[in-house]
Amino acid sequence: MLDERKATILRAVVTEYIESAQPVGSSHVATSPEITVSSATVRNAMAALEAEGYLRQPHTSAGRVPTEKGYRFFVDQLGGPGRLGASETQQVRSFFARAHGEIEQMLADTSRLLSNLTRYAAVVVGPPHEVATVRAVQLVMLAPRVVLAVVVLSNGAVEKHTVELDIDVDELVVNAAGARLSAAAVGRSLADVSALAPQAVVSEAEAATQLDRLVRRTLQALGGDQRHDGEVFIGGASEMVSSFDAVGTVSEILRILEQQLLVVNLLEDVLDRGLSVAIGRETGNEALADCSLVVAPYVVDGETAGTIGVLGPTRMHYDQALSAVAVVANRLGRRLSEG
Amino acid sequence: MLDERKATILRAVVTEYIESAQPVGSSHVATSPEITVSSATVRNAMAALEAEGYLRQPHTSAGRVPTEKGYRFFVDQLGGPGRLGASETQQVRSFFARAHGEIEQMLADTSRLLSNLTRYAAVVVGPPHEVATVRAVQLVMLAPRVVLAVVVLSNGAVEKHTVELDIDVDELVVNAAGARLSAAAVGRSLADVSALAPQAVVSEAEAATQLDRLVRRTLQALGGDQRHDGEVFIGGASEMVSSFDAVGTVSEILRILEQQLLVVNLLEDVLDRGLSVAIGRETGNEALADCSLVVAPYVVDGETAGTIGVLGPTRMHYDQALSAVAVVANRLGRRLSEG
DNA sequence: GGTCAGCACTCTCCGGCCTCGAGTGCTCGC
DNA sequence: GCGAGCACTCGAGGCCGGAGAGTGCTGACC
Repeated sequence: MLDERKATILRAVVTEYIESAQPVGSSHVATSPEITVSSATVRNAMAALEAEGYLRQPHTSAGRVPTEKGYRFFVDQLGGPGRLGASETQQVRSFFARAHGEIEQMLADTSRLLSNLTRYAAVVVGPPHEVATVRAVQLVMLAPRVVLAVVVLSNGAVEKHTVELDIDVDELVVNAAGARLSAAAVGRSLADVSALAPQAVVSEAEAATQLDRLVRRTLQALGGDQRHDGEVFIGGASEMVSSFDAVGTVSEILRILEQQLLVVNLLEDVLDRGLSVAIGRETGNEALADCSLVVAPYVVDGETAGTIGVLGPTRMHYDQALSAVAVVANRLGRRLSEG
Repeated sequence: MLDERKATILRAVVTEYIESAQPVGSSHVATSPEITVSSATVRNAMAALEAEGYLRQPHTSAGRVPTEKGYRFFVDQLGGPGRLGASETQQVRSFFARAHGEIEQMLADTSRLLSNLTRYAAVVVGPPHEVATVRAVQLVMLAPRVVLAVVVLSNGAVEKHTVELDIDVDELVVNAAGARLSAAAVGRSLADVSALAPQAVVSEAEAATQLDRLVRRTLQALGGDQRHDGEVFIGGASEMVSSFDAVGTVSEILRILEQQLLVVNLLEDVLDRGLSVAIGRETGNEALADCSLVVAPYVVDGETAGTIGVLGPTRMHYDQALSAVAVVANRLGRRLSEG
C-alpha cells in the first residue's frame, strides 16, 4: 500500500496531468501547497511510484504521467461523487423542470444535458421494454399481407412491429386478432407476452385459420428483436473529440460509438463488474485504451431501469464526471418514476 | 471559358489531387496519358488556370491544388452520375433484397449502406409525416391526467404524443374521444388532421365537457411539433473523419452533424438551389468549408418524399459519391413505394 | 504564334548538429 | 530520513545546408 506521502504525491501528479496534459515534474509537484517536502524527496517517491506501476515516464528526463493503475488509485481514494458546482446544479434542475413529453425525446435531451455538463460524450440507455407492462395493443392493416402491430407500454413507450403474412387477411380478421391479443396482453409485461403460447389466445377450433396465423405471427414478431432492450442515445461526441490529438484515435472511438449495441453492453458490463468508473483497458475494449467511462444506473419505481454514462479521455475530470452522472441518474430516475 | 486543353489539365489536377491529397505539379500532369504536351506548356496553362481562380498554390514551388471553383468545374463537366462498380451494385441490390420491417430501421440501415459504399458520412432524411394519411388513431390513458395519442400512418410510421390535461379523465371518456378522433382522422393526411377544427369532432352540446377538452388538447398535440418533418439518420461519421487531419475541423463537423435539424435544412437548401453537389462554402455553412455534400431526393409514389446525402471532404470521389447517392435514392424510393 | 527544352530561381522538406533546459538519480552531509 | 548539490540524460527547438520538386521565363524552332 501507499503511505500518506506517496498518496498525496500521486494525487498531485494526477490532478496536474489532468489539468495540463503535460508530464509532471518533481519540482512542479513540490510547489503544490499540500506537499511540504523538497523536490528531491518527491523525486524519490516518484521513482518508487513508478516502480510500483502507478506512474510512468514517457522518456528519461521527462516528467511522470499516470498509468491506468495510477488513475485507478486516484479514483478509488476520491470516494463517492462530490458536489456539483452551483451553475451545473442549476442547469440540471431547470432541465428537469421543463422536461416533458415523449420518453425518447427526454432521454435524447438528457444525453445532451450530460455532455454539456461534462464536455465529454454522454450515453443514455433507455429502460428495457420487456419489463414494462402492456397498456394497449392495436393491429393495423397496411396492405393485404402486411399488418402493423403497435404496442403501447405503461411507461409511455410505443413499440411497433410489422407482421408479414403469406396469406391475405381482411379488416375483420385483423380486428378480431387485435381484440384477442389486447385481451391477452394488457396488464402483462412485454416479455411475458412474447413468451405467450398462441394457444392461450386462440381457441383450439380456430387453429390453422387466418386468425390463428395472424396471432402466431404477431407474437413471433413481438418476441422478435431480442436486442430491443433499451434504446441508446448518444450526445456530445464532438465535445470529447477535442481531448485527443490523433485523428486515428478519434475515428476508432467514433466507430465504437456508432455500434449502439456494443455501447450498451459496454456500460452494462462495467456495472456488472461493480464499477462506476472504467479506466482505459478496464472498459474491455482495446480501442478505448485512451478513454475512461463513468457510469451509473438509474432507478425507476424502485427498479434499475437503465444506465447512463460519460465517455472521455483517461485524463478526465473524474470528480466532475462522477457527480454529474450521479446527479443526472438520480434526477432522471425520479422524473421517470412520477410517470 | 476554358479551352479544351485547359479543361483536360484541370481535370487531371483535380483527379490526381483527390487521389493523392498532395499538390500536383506540372510534370506529373504531363505524364498523364490524356496530356500530349510538355510540362512547360502545362505550366503555362496552370498559371493561367490559377489566374482565373481554378487552382491555387499553397506556396511557390509547390504544385497546384484545386479551388472550389476548380472542383465546381470538375463536377459540372462530369455530367450526371456514372455507373456504380459491380461489387457496389451487388451490395445495394442485396441490401434492398433483404431490407424489411420498420421504416425507421430501414432508413437507419440505408444510411449505413450509403456510408459503407462511399466511405463518407451519410445522411438519410425520412419522409415527412404530414403528408402520409392516417390509418389509425388510438388514445391510451397513462395516468389520470396523462393520455398518449398514438397515430399510425399509411407508410407504417407511428407517431405518438403525450397529452397532459388539467382535469382527471376516465377510461370511458378516453375511449369516446379516441373513437371520435379515429372517425374524423382516418384517411386524411396528418397535416389536415392537425388543422382540423375541434368543432368537426365534437358536437356543440359537448363543448366544455371532459371529452371536448381531451379532443382539443389532442389535436393541439398532434399539430404541436412542427419540426417533425422527417427524422434524420446519420451513419458513418467515423469514416469521414479520417479524411481530415486537424482534430479541430473534425470536432466542428461533428458538431454540425449533431444538430439534426440543421442538417435537414442544409440538404434541402442545397436541393432548393437546384444543386446535387455543394462544394465547400456552397453548403452555406462556414464550418463545412472543407467539406462537400452530395444530395438527391427520393421519390415515393410519384412524390418527393425525402432526401439522402453524403458528406465528405472537398477532395471527395465525386463520381462514386454521385452514383452511390443516385442509385440508393432510386432504390429506396422504389422500395418504399411498394409499401 | 504556339510549343517546349533549358535554365535560373524559389521554397519546402529533411537530416545533422548544436544548445538549452527540464527533469532525473545519486551522493553525502546534516 | 531529508534535502542541497551535482552530474547526467534526453527531447525540443533553432540553425544550417543539401536535395528535390516545382516554378516562371527565355529563346529557338516549326
